[in-house]
Parts: sequence; structure tokens; C-alpha cells
Amino acid sequence: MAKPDLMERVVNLCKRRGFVFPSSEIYGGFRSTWDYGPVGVLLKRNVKDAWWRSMVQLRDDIVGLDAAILMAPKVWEASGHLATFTDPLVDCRNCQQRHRADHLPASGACPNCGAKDSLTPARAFNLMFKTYVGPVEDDAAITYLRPETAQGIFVNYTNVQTTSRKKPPFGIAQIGKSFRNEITPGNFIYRTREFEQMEMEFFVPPEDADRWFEYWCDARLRWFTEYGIADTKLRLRPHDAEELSHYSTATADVEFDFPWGWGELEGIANRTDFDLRAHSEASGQDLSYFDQEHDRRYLPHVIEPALGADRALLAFLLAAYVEEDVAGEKRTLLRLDPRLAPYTAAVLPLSRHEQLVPLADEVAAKLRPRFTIDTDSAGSIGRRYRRQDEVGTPWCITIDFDTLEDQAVTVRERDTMTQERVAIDTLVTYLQERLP
RNA sequence: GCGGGUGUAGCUCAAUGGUAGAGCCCCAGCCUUCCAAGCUGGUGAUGCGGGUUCGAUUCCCGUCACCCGCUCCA
Repeated sequence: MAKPDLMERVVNLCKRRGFVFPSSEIYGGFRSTWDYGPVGVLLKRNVKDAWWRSMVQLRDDIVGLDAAILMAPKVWEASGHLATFTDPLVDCRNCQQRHRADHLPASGACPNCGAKDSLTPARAFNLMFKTYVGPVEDDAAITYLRPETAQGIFVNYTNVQTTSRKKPPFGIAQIGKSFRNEITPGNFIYRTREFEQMEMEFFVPPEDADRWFEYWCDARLRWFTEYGIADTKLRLRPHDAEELSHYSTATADVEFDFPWGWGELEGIANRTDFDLRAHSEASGQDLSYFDQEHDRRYLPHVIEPALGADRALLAFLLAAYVEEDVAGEKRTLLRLDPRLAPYTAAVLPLSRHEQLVPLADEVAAKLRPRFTIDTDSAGSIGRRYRRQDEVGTPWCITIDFDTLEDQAVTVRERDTMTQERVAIDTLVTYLQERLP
């Protein structure tokens, strides 16, 4: 499928089937904001759960945290975001192009059209959303919506380290909303001003930082392939020196082959001891770690894999979207990993027959405590299979007239469209065994 | 923010300075024993706000949103 078509069709599917809606749509929409609908919220939860499972549940060296979005303004002073999370931009009056002031040639000419003295003075765009806390809107009340979740982890470093009794190397993981007043949001949910991050800060002895950086680059790349993205659609791209953010000495991006080109999914950064050092100095609190075994004290260095939940979800959707030709009819399906699919299974009575519908409800009720289940009795069975294909449901469980006799159902698989007879009593096990 | 493009049912498209149509989808009923069948009926739209006009979805102005580019990043 041509790439621009793919994007258009996925956006269309999202609206049509209830994955993603434009926010505030009845008022004409609101730029850069999107709402997740009934199946979208299920998919997003599954993406976040998959991340949390691999980061926290399956490891003994990473613990979780859920820090506040609003923090003391001094946090952003100390972290450097107030001073440097800013893009100085200039416009060319001649050709209207916009450039970063710090990327201009020394001559002062416009890089695009070559015109001299055509550039406007630099204007600073701080990417942090500013707001006021409390009833009085004066300067003392100014605070910011966090532009990254990471700082909540750094300022809680000692709290978490002492209560969890973890020793470096160990990590703190967090999922939460972040806000950046981007000059140009776009590409659907890829770049938005309000977005959800899945960040993990991994604290290590300084001399081990490079090794752990390599480790996390490899681990994070593999995570996406484990959840069904072909490795031909993924690559790891190290940043050039001039590309690095103010806090990092080495960064590599996990990039996905989006319809508009390669784009960052996840950034893995070596933040050194930048953050703990900055907060130690600004707060006066000693954030160093005493290594009793080697009788030494050091500030841990930090390796940070930071992933956008919304763009990860978009990548999974784009990678899963398939259109097939079945007997001359177009069949649209999402080949999502069963662990990510909004519904694990749909329970469908073969027809609206008075004996089949209650039986289907009964089977669905048996499965609901363990799985997310959809039911549907409207229209032909073929039509309902196709509806489930479009939202990526891996298994359709069909109740037919034989079920009344043999207490078994037909399980239809999404990718192969093959069918198998399964006893109702063994359905839970049947599905569990097939979830990776 | 600047330049270009686009805004009509949920989706894809028509049409018109004078009652806004269709196909698909959706809902209800009939029919139907496994891959978008058929029949009958039904819900539903000119992004928003002004202006011109007897009358604006159509012409004009503004605004909002989306897409492409500049730029940015999870």
C-alpha cells in the first residue's frame, strides 16, 4: 500500500471504529488534542501494560513511581528546562522560512534564499506550559506543567531508593502525561502538546554507564519486535554531537518507518549525573549513594529509555494495518499482537435465535473475569467477523445450534480465518495458552 | 507563527443564489446453520461567526480545524 494512503486509512479507521477522535470536535476541534475512544483506550492501556510488564513486573531491579504533574518551579530551574528548554527562532522576511537562531551561518544571511539582513530578531519559545497555582495570579504563583516525567523520578530518587532498598544498578519507571507547547504539532497523534510518556531512569555506577547504555538500546529495540513490529520497520539511530539535548552525552533513537519517513519512537539517553547533581546543588540535599561494599560514595549516572505511549500506539496500528482481498471483497484487519488487541475475543451467537443469544451471554460472562470480551449479535456472522477484524480481535467465539447439544463452540482465528471446535469448559485455558 | 491546500451525514462523494441527493456504514423488522447476502423501514450533514441578499451550503470577510512544507521532539 502506498504510504500516504496507509496513514489516511489508519486515521480513518481510528475515527470510524472508535480508536481516536478529534478532541472537542463538536466545537470545531482543538488543535493538537485527540481523545481515545472505547477501543482506543483499551489498546492504549494494553500498550502501557506491556511496557510496565517488561520494565517492572518481570524484573527485580526496577520499581515504579507515579509523581505529580505539578511540581515546585525550582525543579525546572535546577533541571535546566527553564533556561534551555527553549528554541530561539528567527523568520526570514524575504522567503518566510523559519530557522533556529543557533543554527544560522555566521554571515547572517538567510540559509534558504541567501537574502542579507532579512532575518527577524530571535524570539524565544519556551516549550513549557506556564500556569498559576492558587487564587492570586502573580509571579510567585507561577508553575509549569511538566515537560517530561523524568524530573518526578529524580526528585524522588532518595525516597524511592531508601524505601525500596534497591542498590545501583536499579531503575525507577513511570507512566504519565507530559506537556510541551510545541510550535508545530502534527501527524495525527505523533506529535501533540499533551502526551503520555513511559520513562525509566536507570541508576548505575559511573564506570558502568556506557555498558548499560548499550544494554538498553538493544533491549528497547527488541521490545518492539516482540510485540509484532517487523525489524525492517525499526532502526536505532545514534544522535550527532550537535543534536544532543542539554542533559545528555549520548543518545540513540529507536525509529519507526512512519508513512512520512523515519521518526523517533523512543529515545535512549545517557544523562550522566547531570540531573542528580543539579538537584543536589539546587536543593542542598546530598543525593549521592554510599556503596558500602566498596566503601565509596558516588552520584549514580542515569540511562534513560523514554517512550511516547501515543506514538508507540500509532506505530503498532500502522504496523498491524492490512487490507486483503477475500473472494473479491476487501477485508481490513489489524494484525495486532493478542496482548495488545483491544478485545481478546468476541462472543457471537450464530444468529439472533432465542436459544443462542442467552447462551452467548453466558459464555461471555464466563470469560470476562479473565479477558476483555466483546459481544455482537447484529447482522450476518460474516459481517461480524469483519467488524472484529477491523479492531484486531484475535479470536471470535461462535455459538451455534450444535453448542446446545455438545457444549462446544467454534473459535475462529483472525489471521488465518481457520476454525476450531472447542469445549466451553476449556475456553479459558484455550485462550490463555494462546496469549504469548 | 509564515506559505500552500482542504472543510457537505459516521465514511466516500454529488448538487445548487430558491425543499441539500446517493452509495457504504449504523439502527429496527423479516429472512438466514459460519466470512461484509437479500427485502422493508428508519436515524443522520453544508466546521463556526459575521456581511451582502427577499433568500447563502453556494458570493465576500473573519475565525477554527486538518493536510503539506519551514521547525521541533516522547
